[in-house]
Amino acid sequence: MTASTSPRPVRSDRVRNRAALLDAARGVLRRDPDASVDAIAAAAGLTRRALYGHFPSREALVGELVTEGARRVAAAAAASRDDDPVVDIALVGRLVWDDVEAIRAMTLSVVRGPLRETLMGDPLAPLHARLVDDVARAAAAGAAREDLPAETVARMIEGAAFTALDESVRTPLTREEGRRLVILAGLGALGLSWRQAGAVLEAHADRLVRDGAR
Amino acid sequence: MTASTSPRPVRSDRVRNRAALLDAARGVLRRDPDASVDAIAAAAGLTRRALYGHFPSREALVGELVTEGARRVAAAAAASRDDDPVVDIALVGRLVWDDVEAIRAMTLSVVRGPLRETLMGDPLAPLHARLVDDVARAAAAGAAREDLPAETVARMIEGAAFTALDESVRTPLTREEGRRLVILAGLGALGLSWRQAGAVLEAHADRLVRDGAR
DNA sequence: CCGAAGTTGCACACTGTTGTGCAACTTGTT
DNA sequence: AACAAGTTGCACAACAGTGTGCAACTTCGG
Repeated sequence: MTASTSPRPVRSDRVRNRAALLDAARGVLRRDPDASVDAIAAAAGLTRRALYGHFPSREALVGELVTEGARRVAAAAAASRDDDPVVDIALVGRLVWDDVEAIRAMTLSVVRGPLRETLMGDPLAPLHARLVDDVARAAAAGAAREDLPAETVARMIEGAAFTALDESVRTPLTREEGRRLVILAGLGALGLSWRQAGAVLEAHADRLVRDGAR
Repeated sequence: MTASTSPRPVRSDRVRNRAALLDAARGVLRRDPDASVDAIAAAAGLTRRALYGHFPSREALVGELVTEGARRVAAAAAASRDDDPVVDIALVGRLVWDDVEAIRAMTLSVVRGPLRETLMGDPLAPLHARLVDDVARAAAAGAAREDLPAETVARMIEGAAFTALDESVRTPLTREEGRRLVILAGLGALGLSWRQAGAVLEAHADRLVRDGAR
């Protein structure tokens, strides 16, 4: 049964336009999380009406964005690890940066709203847990701050990362600069001095800021 | 001419209710910057219709909140200074914390929207400038990070402060705890290690975290 | 080139919100 | 008690956004 090759398989338009819509949504929602469907469709070079040919509702579109982004981040997170908790935190910083737009879009538009549980609940929770664990281990090893609970420190690191992402919207940064900023900000929140953070960065520059390393 | 004592001076209701509305707006808008006028009025124990007896429009209400908050912060900022840039940054952190709700409400609801210039333009710009100056001086003195431009560092500090404010919404903190968190986060972004930051905090605990010092 | 998939442009109903008008009521002040 | 200020509850218009229906058009693919 060659059911896969139906009379009309899939039109190339559809795929391209759908991708364009998701791209446009990422870009538009990053600046205005409450942007209208119309604005998104226009940014994709389509009509509002056409958008509804791809997604049944605004919520479905955003949901797609969110779960897709979460999947990418989760996959990347699972792929790269390090035994040294400090390096591991830096590593998380890098992979977060590499999915800036996905993350940004999802946090801003989903933080409040019915989709929140969908996102923060499943796909990102393990990442947060990993961060908390890293912080606790680093503190136990004397490599991180001990003056605040690990939970709080983890959230400060996450906040620092978001601030770095915001900064990237303001002043355009290269991929390397962005990665550096996110990592330095995170390690600063962890309690390292800027020289210590810089040392970590240089010591693992190949994995933390250079491209190509799969 | 005793024009001040007109036949009907001012009714005590009016003043109290107006204050209640502003308070309610602060509280409600902190959680949902897009909260409706109805929600605000209800939180104040009044009707939507009554609110319009105090403020001509939603924008006027928010504007009042914003300018009032900005004035308070600006006044507090002008009142407390320190020659040591590091201590000065910590000082800014403290005063920001003490006006959490005002700041929070204004940033969230005004960051995007027509009032943005009103706020970020005038009253808060000097605070940002002061921060940038502090960062530059601290870096020149070898007391702060030199790996990032002062502008960027200043924004990272501001971001760290906001993250700390967010954390306070999640887990209730006492006034002192909140002040400590904001200051530690800011100094971390500045490039200090957590022990250095803690040392600064302890050395100036009287002005940075204790109450009562006018 | 022909047919179907996809898009456009319009119209429409529905919802939530803002802001106003007005009569009836309650509350503060003298 | 009496008057006015303030509030309520309702009705209303205006606006922006979402989601749908449908006919005409354009584009893709065999």
